[in-house]
Amino acid sequence: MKQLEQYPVFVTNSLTGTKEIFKPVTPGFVGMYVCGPTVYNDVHLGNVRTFLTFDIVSRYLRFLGYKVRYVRNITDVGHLENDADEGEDKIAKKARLEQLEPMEVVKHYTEDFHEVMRQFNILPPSIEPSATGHIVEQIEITKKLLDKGLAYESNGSVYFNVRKYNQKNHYGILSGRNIEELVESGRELDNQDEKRDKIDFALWKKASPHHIMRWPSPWGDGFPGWHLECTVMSTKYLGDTFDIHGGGMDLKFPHHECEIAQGTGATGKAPVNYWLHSNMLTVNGQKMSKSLGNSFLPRELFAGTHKLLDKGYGPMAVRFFMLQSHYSSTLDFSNEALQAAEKGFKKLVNALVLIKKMEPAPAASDSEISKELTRLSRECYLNMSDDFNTAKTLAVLFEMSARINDLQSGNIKLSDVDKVAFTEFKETYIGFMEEVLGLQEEKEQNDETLKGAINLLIDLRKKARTDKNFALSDKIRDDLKKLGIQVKDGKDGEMTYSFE
RNA sequence: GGUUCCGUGGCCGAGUGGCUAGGCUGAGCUCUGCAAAAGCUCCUACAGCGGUUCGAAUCCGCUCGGAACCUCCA
Repeated sequence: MKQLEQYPVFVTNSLTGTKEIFKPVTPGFVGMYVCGPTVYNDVHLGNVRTFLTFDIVSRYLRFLGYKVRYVRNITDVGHLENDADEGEDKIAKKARLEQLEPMEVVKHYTEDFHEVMRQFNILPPSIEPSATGHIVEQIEITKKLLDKGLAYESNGSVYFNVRKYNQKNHYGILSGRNIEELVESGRELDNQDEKRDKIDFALWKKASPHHIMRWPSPWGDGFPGWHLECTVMSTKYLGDTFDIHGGGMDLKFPHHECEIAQGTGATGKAPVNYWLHSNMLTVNGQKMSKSLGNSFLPRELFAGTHKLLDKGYGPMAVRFFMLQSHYSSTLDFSNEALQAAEKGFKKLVNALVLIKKMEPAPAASDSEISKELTRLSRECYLNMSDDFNTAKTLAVLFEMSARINDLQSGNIKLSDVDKVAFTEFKETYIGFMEEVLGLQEEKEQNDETLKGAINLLIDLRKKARTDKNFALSDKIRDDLKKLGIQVKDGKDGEMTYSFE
């Protein structure tokens, strides 16, 4: 609990547009909800960025000592292609096209999603509820809104009455709109007769005879509206008012706006204290999205098969690349930027491997270098506590890695470094790399058998060097290099290696 | 048309009213049997035009350029 009090966290709250000090509803505990994927298709890198952003948020809050309950849903029903009456559920459409049961589609893409999350070292949430598992609750809240007069039934469907809600609340509070503007700019849709007002949105939709995903309800067979599931699943597990709600910027309107309206309408309380929105991943300045057809799939990236890529990149290098920018900025995806990131990432990992093997000197020392190491350690916390600024934190980690290399090469002597300062430095570097930022060695580098074999070759090369058999020592070095293993000679004849 | 946001050195990208991140690339030096790695140094930028200020890339206004949202989207 020490760090939790020492480093107060500041977050940019989309609701107010300002950076605020973070105060959870219950001290020491955090409830966080993030809109998960609609599992009708492969997740692309833009989706990954959002889930990475909130992975960092939950990791860091936990690192500080908060107990975090992180809920991220799976949308497996209710997501319409558009808001018109004939809008088709995405899952159902995919199932029809591929001649599958809807749940087959859901299972396949859910597993694919989990696999991608695992590859990027994005930790699973505490609870991962699915919309189809909460139909009963969605019907209940719809009833509640009907009872309160904030919703109305129309031809077997139920709609949220935005104007009625807006009499006592502000619909548009999150996205900076008011309903007059929405009425003027809103697109005219066909078959609007069911709705009393075109700005109203569906809570429950009547299923047409050929619709495959359907559940019985007081209003006949149907299925829940998209916005409702998040309201139900967040408040069910986190309470009527919880701390953090996250998601991509593109969900701000209408999805999150509707969530606020539904939650506030049902309970009389604003559902969320801090709204956090992550910005888009772009390609040539344009948003990466499924509908624009410019999305990258993780497997295309790893294999380097995408037409915009020269080569493949490991998931950790990509993770590092994304963390170099702040989550609230757009990030442009390019071959050159990835290449630069890959090199930078290796630098940090090399230092990570080195410092894990270092032990502090036994004595205390108040040398300048001790003070610097202490300062660097503190900066990691300060930067992350400032709205999860991973870019600034990485800059500090690079400075730390330079000092680690100094310690390794002997430019700085371990005996000049205070034991307490060194221990804090070491724990901070390893902790921020692995636990907070989730950056680790690419997994293929962790093969003990391989490491043993390389160490054997290194021993042989050491012998060759002391014997001045440079032809042999160069051959070992060059041949290893061809295999992607780089040998580095230290000052005292010691050798280390790294994978390329 | 409405609502937001952005425009930083060769490239990518932080950031702040004065102390001027970081990575990649390039040049030089040190170390080295030669390399590599590493360390150090250099190339010092904030779209344009006005304004506020002792002082602005950072605040305000305008212009130009780009993006997101307003419709499914992370």
